[in-house]
Amino acid sequence: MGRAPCCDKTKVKRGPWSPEEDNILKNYLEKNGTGGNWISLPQKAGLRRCGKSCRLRWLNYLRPDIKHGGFTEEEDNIILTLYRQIGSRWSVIAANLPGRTDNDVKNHWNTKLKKKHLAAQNNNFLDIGYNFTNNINSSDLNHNYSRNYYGTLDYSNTFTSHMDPNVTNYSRKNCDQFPLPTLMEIQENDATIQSVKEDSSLDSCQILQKCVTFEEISMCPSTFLKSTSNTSCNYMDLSSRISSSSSYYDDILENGFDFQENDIGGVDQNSSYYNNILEIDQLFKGFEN
DNA sequence: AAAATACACAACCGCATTATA
DNA sequence: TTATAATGCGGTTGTGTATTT
Repeated sequence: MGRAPCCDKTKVKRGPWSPEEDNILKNYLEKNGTGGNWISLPQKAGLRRCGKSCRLRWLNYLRPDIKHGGFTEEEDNIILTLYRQIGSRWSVIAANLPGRTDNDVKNHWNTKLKKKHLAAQNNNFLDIGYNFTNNINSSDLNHNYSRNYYGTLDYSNTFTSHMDPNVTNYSRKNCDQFPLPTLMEIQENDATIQSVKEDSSLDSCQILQKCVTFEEISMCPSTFLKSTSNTSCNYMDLSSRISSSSSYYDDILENGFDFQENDIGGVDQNSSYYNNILEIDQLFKGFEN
């Protein structure tokens, strides 16, 4: 026993709409509106169509503010980014694209973007790590903590974390007074902030900016570590990071990063800095695989 | 040139949610 | 409060056109 049909299918026309039908529906709606009831509308307008069919035709095609075809690259990136975040919630995605309908976005996804998405998943995603450092008062180490984040940066510069959001391993005391941004906050900011800059007036928890493009990082993915502080945010060149704490940089360049504890001799093993190096090591191992 | 295949997008279907009596 | 109707949504199919075989 199935669901009762919304209308008698033997009495309504189905399939593509003719220009005449479009005109009748358009004229009727422009004059009278929907009257709050799509089901009774076709009869009132003089159309041999199901109410659902009328609604769909109006919303997806006849409505005056609709854009057809020709998705821009910017629109593509919005769709790809949102898809990665929320999946196939087409109406939500379409709401972010003025003039686009959910049906349009869905069709565009199925015919064009799905392939791009899958190709990116298979080949082009860039696994990176970045370090979040809160130097609210650098003279007071109790208020200075950091953590690395790992995830995937895609073609539209969306960062998707690979870390367990329930795990915290802050390396400094009192970090609860200055909570790290949630992974979701980082992801959201990451996806939207496009420009580069230092802004010392902002707290580090709010700053997540890019200073290199995806293409630039792609050229040399294993060179960059993203870093933020209360005064800056950038993708750090790991070479400068490592050379500032060890004399083994040349070896690293030649042989890859193979972490040895004495590489960072003298560095407090309880420090966030020490942990950063450990995590960089892990990151490199990730790239090698 | 004809048939087969691929593509784009319009339209439909049925379930979930929301509104209404 | 509840039953029912209307609407919204996303998966899927249908249809016309373009491209390839």
